[in-house]
Amino acid sequence: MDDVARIAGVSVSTVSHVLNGTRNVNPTTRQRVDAAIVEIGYRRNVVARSLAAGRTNTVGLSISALTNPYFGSLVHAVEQRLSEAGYVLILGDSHDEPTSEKRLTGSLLDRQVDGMILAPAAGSESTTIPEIVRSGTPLVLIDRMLDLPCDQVGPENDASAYELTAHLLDAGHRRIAIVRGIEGISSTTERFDGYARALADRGVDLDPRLILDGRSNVEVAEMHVRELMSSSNRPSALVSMNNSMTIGSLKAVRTLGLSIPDDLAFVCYDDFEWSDLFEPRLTAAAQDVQTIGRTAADLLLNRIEGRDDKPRSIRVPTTFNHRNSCGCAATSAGIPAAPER
Amino acid sequence: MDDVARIAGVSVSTVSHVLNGTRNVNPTTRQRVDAAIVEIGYRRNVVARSLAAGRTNTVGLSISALTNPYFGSLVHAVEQRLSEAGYVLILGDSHDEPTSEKRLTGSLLDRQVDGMILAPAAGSESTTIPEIVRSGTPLVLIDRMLDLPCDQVGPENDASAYELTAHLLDAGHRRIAIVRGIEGISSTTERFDGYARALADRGVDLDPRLILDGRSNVEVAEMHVRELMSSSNRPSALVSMNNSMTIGSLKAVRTLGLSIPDDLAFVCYDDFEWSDLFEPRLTAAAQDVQTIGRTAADLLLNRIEGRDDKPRSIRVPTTFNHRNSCGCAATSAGIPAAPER
DNA sequence: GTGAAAGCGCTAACAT
DNA sequence: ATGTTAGCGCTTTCAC
Repeated sequence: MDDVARIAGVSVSTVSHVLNGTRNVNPTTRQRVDAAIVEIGYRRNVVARSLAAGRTNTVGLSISALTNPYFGSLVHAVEQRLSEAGYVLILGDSHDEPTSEKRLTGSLLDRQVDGMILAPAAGSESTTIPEIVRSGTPLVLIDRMLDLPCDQVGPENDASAYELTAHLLDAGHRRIAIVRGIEGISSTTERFDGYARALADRGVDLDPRLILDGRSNVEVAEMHVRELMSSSNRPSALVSMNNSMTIGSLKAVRTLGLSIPDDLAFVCYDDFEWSDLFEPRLTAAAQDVQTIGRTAADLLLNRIEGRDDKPRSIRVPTTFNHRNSCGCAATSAGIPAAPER
Repeated sequence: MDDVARIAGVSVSTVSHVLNGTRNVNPTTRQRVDAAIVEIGYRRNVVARSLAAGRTNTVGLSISALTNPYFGSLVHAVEQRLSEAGYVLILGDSHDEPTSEKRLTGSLLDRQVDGMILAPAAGSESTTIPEIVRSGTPLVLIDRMLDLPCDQVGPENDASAYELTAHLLDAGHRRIAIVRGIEGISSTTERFDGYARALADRGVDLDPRLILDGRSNVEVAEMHVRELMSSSNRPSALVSMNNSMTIGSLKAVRTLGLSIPDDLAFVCYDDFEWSDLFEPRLTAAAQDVQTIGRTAADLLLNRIEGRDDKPRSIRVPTTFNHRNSCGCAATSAGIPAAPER
């Protein structure tokens, strides 16, 4: 910057101000500075700038499982909003494990991120979140809600799970199994609650043998579903509570040579862009990932910019996509194939 | 750090050295420092550290389309390797557009990233790459190869596309259409070359009407395939050259009420974790995304650490997954369904 | 084994 | 409209 100033015959302060547009500069002067910048191919050093200004224009994002296409889309939505606002994204994967989550968020704090978006692992509230809060770094929780005075955005879980389950009940099913996700996070609990409530409302008792812990994992879900479906205890319907476990469940069913919906009615939480291409086509509750990601970024930017409202907790509604894996009357009666979205 | 030093009764210099393990410190002293750190809840400021040390321990990754699940996995593999090595990932999406790519990489350079991984958009070699090279920042290209003296990692394209096409030819097809990707990037060109070479080797002429420009996009591919398949010019087989276009193609075929492989034999470049669940199950060339990502990170780390070897260009082989969308004899003769992987 | 001090490249308050 | 300058919080050389 010194060099630019010398060549342009001005002070570094002026150079800084033309660079940042932070005060009026005589057009002629500005041109001289711009010319000097081009001449020596000067690039600003954002690290030095951050140190001096006390802001990094950087946001940290801690995601729990980057391999899940759901989180891929989430990252995309967040990144897009942030980059529009002039922020840059530092991305890390917590593997849904409190210790690596803590290491990650700690490193983000050390890097002086202006804010942080976190898909909290089970147990976060006692380990990593307090540390973040103590640092004063603006924080928004995403995907999993916690009982904390903190901005958070997540999908509607309970009502959607209720709807999925009720749909099966209305089609006459009484033995409805569930594959639920990772223990200890709100999405698992809430979706399970929706399932249980739907059963209760129809006077169907919870059967513990029909509750499978799929741990949000393809292989685990596959194993449990295979086991259940080859036992004498076969349910007539199954609801899977996230996309990974849906894949596992479908693999299990296929391996056993069973057919959906003839041998088993199936519905799931989480949709796929290519759900229409699966066989069977999946009846699913679709999250609005785009909105969730965008909203999280917006909340965070507000917080960073210091609008000090009270913490907001936002639920984004899901869409019920009725296709034919549920095997219900409405479908078999002839709803046409592959409604384009 | 001053505070820590004062409380521990040492100099900042000593504090710095215990923090970084950069020189021998008397165990007693070290303990006093550690205690002081805990006492005041000190966190190192990595921004200041970066400025002073001239390293940021940061790597930039510019991806062309985060929504594509392929790139999601790639990001995951890269992030994993980097975090093991103590680096942090700054992620951006170029939308496969040279101008936003240049803005992104510029911002990464300003932020003094220690290195950069780039999935170059078409036209990068004349705009953004020279700028990066000029800055002296270590660079590795990923997914798309360029004729440049620069580390790069990508999948085997030509041979795999050849194999896919040859497979259809061997099954007796002569009118084989192709949906190719974004113009101007090596993966598109090389995969097309493989296709063309296979046809040539069997004495089949290229038919321009069977060459569809899907632009690596679901909707574009869908439109072109629908058009072609409803014309009088229908091919007997189709090869799709990436995952997005595969989805588009399958949607088109389904919309027309046609069936694969009966009405159209189908093979594709890029596999899905859930390919077995599609109907039809896809015969596909699967990239080893994990290896590609890990290799890119390794090359970059080598470069950053200053091992100044000559640039390496690495091709990662694909796996041919034979399922039943190709409708070839081997399959119809009775290869069992859903081979688990 | 430890400390003093000179930067790293900027921003912004204060002057003019 | 522009310039001077004191930091921002560290690392690292040099000295002891």
